[in-house]
Amino acid sequence: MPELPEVQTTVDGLNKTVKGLTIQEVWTDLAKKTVSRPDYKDTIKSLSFFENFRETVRGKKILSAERRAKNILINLSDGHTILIHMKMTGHMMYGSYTHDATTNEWTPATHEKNDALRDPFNKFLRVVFTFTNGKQLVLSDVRKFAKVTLLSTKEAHGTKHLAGLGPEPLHTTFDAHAFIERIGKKPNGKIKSVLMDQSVISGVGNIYSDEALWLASIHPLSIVSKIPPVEQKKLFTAVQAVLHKGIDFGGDSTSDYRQIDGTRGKFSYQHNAYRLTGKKCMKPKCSGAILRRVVGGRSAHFCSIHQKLWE
DNA sequence: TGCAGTGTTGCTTC
DNA sequence: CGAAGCAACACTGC
Repeated sequence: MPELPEVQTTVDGLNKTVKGLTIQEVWTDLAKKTVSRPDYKDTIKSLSFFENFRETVRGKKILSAERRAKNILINLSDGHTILIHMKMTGHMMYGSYTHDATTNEWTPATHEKNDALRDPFNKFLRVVFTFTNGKQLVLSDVRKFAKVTLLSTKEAHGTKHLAGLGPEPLHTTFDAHAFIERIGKKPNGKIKSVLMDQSVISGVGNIYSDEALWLASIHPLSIVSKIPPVEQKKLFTAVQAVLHKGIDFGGDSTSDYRQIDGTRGKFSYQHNAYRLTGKKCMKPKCSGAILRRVVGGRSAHFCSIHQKLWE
């Protein structure tokens, strides 16, 4: 489940691999003649959109990749930007792949030396960009939730895809004061849900919200306005700490997420709460155990003892 | 075997 | 207006 650290790791990987390369061709198995949902009309799930997308990006050079919230932005030489949101199970990889015309499927090329690309989770390739150097950038996505669309670079941040997103929690100008002001916009909200609300702060999802609340010793069901300012400040520090740690460990591969070379991110081994239901709390001297509860339709994992409920 | 669980977003409903 | 529920989708595990 790519959150800020996973998307950042992918973007860093793109800038090390495909930056400067020229797109020769694009393939997808997502495009359909008719799209089931209105919000798919301006994505490559629409066949007419994909045909236009393909014509536009062929022959264009990749200038750079950047991240906004959980979105990947790939800037092209003609003033267009490819926007990719990996949603739940999406991940991008770069390597040598071959296309089987009979099955219409892509697999790692026989001369590809990187075994990580053959990880079972790295199947289900939905979009494949082939570069003029003969190599591929692929989007793997079992559940086909990922969004791929095309924007004008100049207008990208003003489009519905990016406008309305909250500030970047790791931006240099984002401090504790700004954090408290942002979450204060949802005074009656449950803190876990508010942390994950992309219009409040961008980039935090289920894993990092659980980890940040564990670190800050705050119960996920705490009501924002009831959390004392000093505790909110601690939470801000915790949010930044877990996001930085996630990036340092190359993201979280508990599920399908993989780095650009197909290898697993190592943050999965650093959890103190997420998916540790029934385990003893790892906080020094704490005698609690990790519980699981559904909060706002999502599973929250937290310590039964040291995470204080403010209500 | 059937169904709950997995998590992000956006649309619908209240 | 905001909050909550559900659909999009495919696979795993009990």
